[in-house]
Amino acid sequence: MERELLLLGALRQQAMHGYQLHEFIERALASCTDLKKSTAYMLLDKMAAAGWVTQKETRAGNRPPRRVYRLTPAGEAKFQELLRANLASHTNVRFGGDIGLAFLDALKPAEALELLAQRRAALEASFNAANAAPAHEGSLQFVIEHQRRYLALELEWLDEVRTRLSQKPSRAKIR
Amino acid sequence: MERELLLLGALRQQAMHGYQLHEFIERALASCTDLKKSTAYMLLDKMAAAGWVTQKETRAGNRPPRRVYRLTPAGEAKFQELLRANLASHTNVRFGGDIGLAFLDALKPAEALELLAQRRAALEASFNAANAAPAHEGSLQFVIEHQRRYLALELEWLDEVRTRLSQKPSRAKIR
DNA sequence: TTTTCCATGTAACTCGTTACATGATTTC
DNA sequence: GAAATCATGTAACGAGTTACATGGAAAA
Repeated sequence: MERELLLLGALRQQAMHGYQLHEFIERALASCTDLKKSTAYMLLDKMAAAGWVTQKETRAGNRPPRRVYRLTPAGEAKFQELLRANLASHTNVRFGGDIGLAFLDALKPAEALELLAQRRAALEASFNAANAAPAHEGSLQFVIEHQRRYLALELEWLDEVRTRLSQKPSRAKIR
Repeated sequence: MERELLLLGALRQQAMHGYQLHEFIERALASCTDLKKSTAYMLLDKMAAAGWVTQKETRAGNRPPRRVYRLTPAGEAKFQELLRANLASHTNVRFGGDIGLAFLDALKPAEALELLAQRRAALEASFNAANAAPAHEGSLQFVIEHQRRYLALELEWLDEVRTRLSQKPSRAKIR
């Protein structure tokens, strides 16, 4: 229901059509979710069927018509419910990148260090992007700041792993 | 391919049957992935079909027969390939919990604080569990330490959010 | 003796992705 | 005139989950 919360929350601030909504989410909330266009359209349809939003077709000139979605009272109620559930709970994040770390001793330290240097470059790019992001209004800002903190930690951690690897290359098991 | 890497890496250290494998992953690597039993069996079948592992049926007494999986040279090669790819890249994590944060100003600060207190309790439980985990051998230890660092940061961050909320309740928008 | 653990699977289903299709409009 | 952007969708597919089914062994 996370995606639904996201869509409802966005629509709550302003009625939008699917394309617009998708863009907004991609820009401001990419760190929370990864919502494809078709998925957004599909969810909006479902939410309309559930009575959480209403569709209103508008057309500007000869362009393809836009379906503008607006929250209903039922949608607002659902939003409140989902928001409370989300805030009250903590869902553990899965670190897929740790799978590699778990088997780090399968490689010679030198090679592991080289690969981790590549990972660091990618991580640093994300970090820089997060720090370059413009300020957002209201509590949206929390999302950005959280991301910054998190990425800073990841950099720190990665550097520590690399240090440990390079300091004790003699101990490392080579299989 | 993360799950495949995980299974190959585990089997590489020791040939195991599905049940055993699933248990091992649940214990040592729960923070990396969330692998259901049926999914594990399914993946093992596929990996056997791909020639990465061999199955060998063994039975102890009258118990249900065990299918012990063992890495083939092709499986080892695949493992090396997947490991390198994993280590060299950084995949961004999605913070589903941030969706709630993004819409925090939809609630009165008092209520938001109460909900976040619940979230903190859940988070703290995870944190304590991570700190209580026994040490693992080799680079598996990295996984645990990373998890500890991460959860410590999350606690810190959550407390800061709560502090900010309680310090400036007058500014908060109530809709 | 009832429950839990060991050990494996199958079948239905859901969720979401991918790839494709359309067509006007703006930008290069 | 070509390419990118705006704007929406559909249909096929796939990965993974859920629920179910089996049955012996150990533990309570």
